[in-house]
Amino acid sequence: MGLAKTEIFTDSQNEIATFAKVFGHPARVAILQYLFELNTCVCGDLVNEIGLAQPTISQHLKELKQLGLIKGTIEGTSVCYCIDTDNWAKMKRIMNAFLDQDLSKNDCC
Amino acid sequence: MGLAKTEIFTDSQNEIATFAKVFGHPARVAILQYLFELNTCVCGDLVNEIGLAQPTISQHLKELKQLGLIKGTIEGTSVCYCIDTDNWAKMKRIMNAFLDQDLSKNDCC
DNA sequence: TTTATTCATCGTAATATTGCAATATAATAA
DNA sequence: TTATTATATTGCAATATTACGATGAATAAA
Repeated sequence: MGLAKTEIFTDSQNEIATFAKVFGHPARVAILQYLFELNTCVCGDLVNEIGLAQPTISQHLKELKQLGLIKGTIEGTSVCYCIDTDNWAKMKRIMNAFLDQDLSKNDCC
Repeated sequence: MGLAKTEIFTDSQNEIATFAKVFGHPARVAILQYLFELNTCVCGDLVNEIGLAQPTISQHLKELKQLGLIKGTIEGTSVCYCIDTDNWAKMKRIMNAFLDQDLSKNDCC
């Protein structure tokens, strides 16, 4: 089917999966790491930095933007993309709550 | 194409994406949360707990096992699945290094 | 041995994802 | 106005993912 049955899971579970999914492609990981390194940046830099075609980068940027993790401001003919620090912090709290589950009582096997 | 160009990214970027990808489905999030809650568990419990067919759960468990995040020990006709705490801790370090990137210098927009 | 029980695997249909060429759009420069 | 530059969108081919029925394999119970 290729279609996840999201309706049978909690909002929290779906939210974690949605954030994780966007990190589930190395191009988006690379884009985010590059944005963290720089203060200023444009899409064109990313096309040169990462070896993917311009439409492909644009598509990955769109997905990151839809989740609110990055924001883009138009500057002339180019677009300045950067991390949305507030939303990044919110996402981090959600992901950490999932990753930091208690390991101590897990000793059955 | 549906095929990620992993060869143009670093091992670290691919590793992060691989871990993130496995968390990118709510069923696998739900399975892991359930395994964290319990000390003992079998696949059958998961089929009842989560509303997916037994082959589907088995498939998701396989993906988690391939990444080393869970391990399963055969107990008679059933299988006891649980978190692999060592590998979970390793994964957490890798994901946290990615999530905890420095936000302070990011102030261009 | 026969019969359940439990889980894994196979095969397959439906849908999603990835990547890019071609093209559109929008702002600036000449 | 007419380029030029930078990014977005469209359309599509190749591949991946999700879900599940059918079936297989292994153990336990009768």
